[in-house]
Amino acid sequence: MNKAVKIPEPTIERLAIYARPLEELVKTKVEVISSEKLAQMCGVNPAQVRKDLAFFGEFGVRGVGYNVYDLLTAIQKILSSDRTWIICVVGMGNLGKALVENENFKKRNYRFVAAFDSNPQAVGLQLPCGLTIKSYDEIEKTVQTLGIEIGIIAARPSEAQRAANLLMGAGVKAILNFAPTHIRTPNCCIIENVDFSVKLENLVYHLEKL
Amino acid sequence: MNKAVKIPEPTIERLAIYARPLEELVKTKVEVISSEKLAQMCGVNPAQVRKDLAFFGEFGVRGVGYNVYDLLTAIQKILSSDRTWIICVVGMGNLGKALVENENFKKRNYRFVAAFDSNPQAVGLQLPCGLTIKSYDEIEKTVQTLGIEIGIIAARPSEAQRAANLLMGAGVKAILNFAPTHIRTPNCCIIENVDFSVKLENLVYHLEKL
DNA sequence: CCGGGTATGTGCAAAAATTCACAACCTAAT
DNA sequence: ATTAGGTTGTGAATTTTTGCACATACCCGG
Repeated sequence: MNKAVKIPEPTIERLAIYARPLEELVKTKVEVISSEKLAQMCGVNPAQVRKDLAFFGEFGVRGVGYNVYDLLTAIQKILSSDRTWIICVVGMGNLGKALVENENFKKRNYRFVAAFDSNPQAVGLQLPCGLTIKSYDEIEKTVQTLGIEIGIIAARPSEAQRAANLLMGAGVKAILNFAPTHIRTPNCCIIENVDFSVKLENLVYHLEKL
Repeated sequence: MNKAVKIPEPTIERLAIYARPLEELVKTKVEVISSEKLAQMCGVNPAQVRKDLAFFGEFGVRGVGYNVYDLLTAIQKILSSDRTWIICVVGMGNLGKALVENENFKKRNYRFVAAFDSNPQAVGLQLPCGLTIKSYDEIEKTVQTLGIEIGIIAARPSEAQRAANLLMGAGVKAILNFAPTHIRTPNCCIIENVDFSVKLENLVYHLEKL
C-alpha cells in the first residue's frame, strides 16, 4: 500500500498479537486460516484483522483465507522481528534476572549481551546464562563495542531516569521500561512502558464494579 | 460525577499512572500541584488530566491546582487500591518468582498468599518469601479457603488456559495474564494481559522506521 | 466454461478518545 | 472592593479507531 499513510499504533500492537497463534498453527501444520478464526483466537473483530493487514498489502485470497506460513512471515517482516536484536538489561534484581532467562525472548531472536546493576555488591556476579553483571560506568563502552540496540530498564523507579540517560548517551534509541515511572526522552528515542501494577490497579477497579 | 456515564478504559489506566508521581510528591511534602505539572510528569496532555478526573468529581481549586494528598487519596479510592487484595501466582518459573518478591506489588497492598506450579519437581519447594509451591490440584481448595480474589498467570503459554480455567472454576473473577496467549473467559471474569514481547516488537518496528 | 459458495479488501458511518479554547472561579494584592 | 493573574472544569471541535456491509475476487464442482 501507500507507505505515506500513518499506521495506527494499535495496529502495530495487534500485528504482534496475531503472530502468536500463527506460530502455533505453523507448528501444527495448519495451512490456511480465515480472518474470522484468527480474530477469534486473538479476541478481536475479524474486520479489524483484515483492516490491519490491509495497511501493508494484500495477504489473503478471497473466498479462501490466509496462508498461515506466508502471513506469519509477512508479519515478521513488517515488524522487523525477522532478525536478531542485540539488547541489554539495566537493573539485575529478581525481574532483571527473570528477563535475561525468559524463554519468550529467546524464542524470538532477542539476544541479551550485557547486564548492568548500580549495586557494587552485584557487580561481578555471574548469571546462569553466562553474563557477568557490570557497573553503570561500563554502559557507554559496552553499548558501543557490542552494538547494543535496545535497552531494558528493570531498575528501581528512582534509578530509571539515570539508567535511561546512560543508555541514550551511549546511542541506544529504544528502551523498554519496567520501572513504574515516566522517563523523559528526546524524541529521537522510542520508549515503551510495561507497568504491572498499573494493570493490577485496572483489574481491581473493574473487580470492585462487578 | 454521574455514575451512569461510561468511564473510558484509558482513563482508568491513566489514573493509576497519575498516582505514581503523586506518591513521590506526598513524600517530598509538596502540597499542591497543577494539571500542567502533573501532566508533564506523566507525559500526557494537561486537559487530559483534568478531564480524566472530572469523570469522578471536582478535586481541584480553580486558580490554585490540586491538593496532592487529597488527590492521591481520591484516586486510590476510585481505583479501590486503598485496601489489601489477596492474590496468587500460577507458574513459578523465573518470572513467577520475581513477581512474588516484587517490591512494587508489596508497596501497593497486594498480598501473595499462594503459589502454584504444574511441575511436580517444583511442588513443595519453599520460596524466599515463605510460601510453599503447591500443585494445580490444590488451586480450587486454596482459592476458596484463603479467599483469593485475583490470579496471576506466569505459566507457559501452553498451560495458561488450563491455569485460567482452574482459577475461574474456583471463583476467581480477575486474572493478570503474563503468558503470550489469548485466554478465553466467560464475561463474568476480567482479564488483563501483559505481554513483554509484544512491547518489544513494537519497539523494533519503530526502531527500524527511524 | 460457468455459477454457487465463501472470505477478502474497503468505502463509509459510527463510536471513542483526545485536544482546544474559554468561561467560571479562586487568591492575593492594591 | 476591585482587579490582575492564574488554573480548573467543560462544551465543542478534531482526530483516531473501530465496525458494518457489501462489492470484489477466487476456488471448485459439474
